[in-house]
Amino acid sequence: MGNAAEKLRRKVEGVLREIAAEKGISPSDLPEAVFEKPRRDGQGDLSTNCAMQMCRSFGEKPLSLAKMIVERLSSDPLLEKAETAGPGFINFFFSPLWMGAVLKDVLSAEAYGSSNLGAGKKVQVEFVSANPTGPLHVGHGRGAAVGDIIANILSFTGWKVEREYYINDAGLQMEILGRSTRARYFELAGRAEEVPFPEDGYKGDYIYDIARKILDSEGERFLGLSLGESLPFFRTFAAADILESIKRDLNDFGVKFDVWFSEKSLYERDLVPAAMELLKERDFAFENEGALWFKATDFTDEKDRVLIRSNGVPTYFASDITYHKEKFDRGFDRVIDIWGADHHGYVPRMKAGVEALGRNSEDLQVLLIQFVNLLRDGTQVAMSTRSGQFVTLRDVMNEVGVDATRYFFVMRRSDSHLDFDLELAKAASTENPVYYVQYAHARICSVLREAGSRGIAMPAPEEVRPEIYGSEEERKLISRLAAFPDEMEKASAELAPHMLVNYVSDLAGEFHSFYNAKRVLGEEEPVLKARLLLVQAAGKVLSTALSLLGVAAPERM
RNA sequence: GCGCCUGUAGCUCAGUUGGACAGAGCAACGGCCUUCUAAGCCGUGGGUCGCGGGUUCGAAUCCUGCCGGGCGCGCCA
Repeated sequence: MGNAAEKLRRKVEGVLREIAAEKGISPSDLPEAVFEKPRRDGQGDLSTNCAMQMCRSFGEKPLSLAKMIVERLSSDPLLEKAETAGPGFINFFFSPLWMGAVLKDVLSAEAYGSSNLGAGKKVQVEFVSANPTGPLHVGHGRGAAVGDIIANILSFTGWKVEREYYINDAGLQMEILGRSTRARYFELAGRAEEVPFPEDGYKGDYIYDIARKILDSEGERFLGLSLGESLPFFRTFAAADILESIKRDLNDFGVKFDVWFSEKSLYERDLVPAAMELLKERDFAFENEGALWFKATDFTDEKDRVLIRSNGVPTYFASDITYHKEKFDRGFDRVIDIWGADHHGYVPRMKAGVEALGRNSEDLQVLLIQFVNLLRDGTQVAMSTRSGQFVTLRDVMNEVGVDATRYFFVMRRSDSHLDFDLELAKAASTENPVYYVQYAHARICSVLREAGSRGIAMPAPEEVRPEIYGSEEERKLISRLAAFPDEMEKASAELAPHMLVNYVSDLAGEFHSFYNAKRVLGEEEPVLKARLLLVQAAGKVLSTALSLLGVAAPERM
């Protein structure tokens, strides 16, 4: 598939090799050059710093090397012109021929912008993985959006992706959940004094809802049973009920998982002892004071860590090591965990664990999502699952809509804090940045629809007459379309969904500018056809990019 | 105390494998609809890139010391 930027890069590299050969320099010694969209207008469609990067190796001054390169490219038909600028940049201006090639690529490609960066290798993205002890809140929502979109981008760039949710359904918090539910059950039955609410229990109203369901379906039969007899039921019922609601929330948020992996299943399948055994064999685990320890100090940790407590109960860390062993046993080439930033201290330990299992620690990548700072009218909203005080993902979805919520969550780099003011998000709902992009798509559809109703046939891609695109607006729009494959590869390599947002918003901006400056319908034949093709190409890329974001591309607004 | 993230325009943030006079959106102000959707476009104003040193031909970007904000350092999960 043609990629205009890539074509140019290869040509420039060819010229550099030519010059290098003439000077007797080995091309493998050359530093890597950057090709990017220039920041300012008048600096062309693409620019490179390669002359500055390589001048030392060539024994030339930056500008004179740049001039040598430009001279050798000057007759290239894909270039309108190439010029040197500033300290030694080379700015390239697309020729009409090139613009035509870009449009043909966009219009005829099966999936323009996709690539084979991942070469079909298997990658697992594990995200959200919230404990089934309460509804998803906004912080989980950010993780869900980031994880889902990263998975989309990876798959678009040639990885074989699997999405996984890890359910922490073993351990102490399930116990507390069961006790909390049982206490509310007694309370609703009018016998609160018999079972006081646990001090560290989950106080949210949703526990009442679950208790009421149990009362409705099971009656009062648990009132006469002891804690030991009834707790397993409350625990299991509550966890299953909450997990169902989590699944519903995620589904409505447009996030679908391939695998829901239960922590409990690690124990049911008795996988923990085997993993511990492997660590012992590899000499990364030892026993001391009745407990099993992980030799974290062999890595970067300052302390060894407990795997199996002296009372025989495995720690969370033991579960996690087992879980990651299991992941790699399933044949993934690469595993990406998306965690809340509050777990950052745990990352080196987890990587150490992976290494101790005999994997390269780079096979596990942990992406930390910084907190969503939730504000209402400018003041911070305190959130904690235990206290029952939080704004749920469901609330936000209902208030501002799925599209805007997803878009908002990935607008910023994942590792920077995100301010989310509910009042602002609601108030801005008609001026939300997502509408800007969707509006561009609706306008495109409108032009094409109107063309149809006026009986204008859609031209074939082969009918592109690139010499028509003389205006600045058309040139800039085409050059954005040309950049799509490259931008997606960057977003994929850096696991940075916000780059996709920046791209799509830029593209929409270029389209709006074009739309306001140039008419399509009503123009005479060659111009009409050329602009219709351009509009169609823009619409195609816009809808591809929006679908990667999981945001609707409406035909009307 | 140690570690991770962070500090860029009034607000929210891009830009951080060093590069061209530091960018966008919102907010403010002024223009643009007899013609394809004005949820749009065009223009104006607005910045000691937290502060001080250092490296470099060149630093928002790298090093270092301070200052501010967030988070983490359990035989918790």
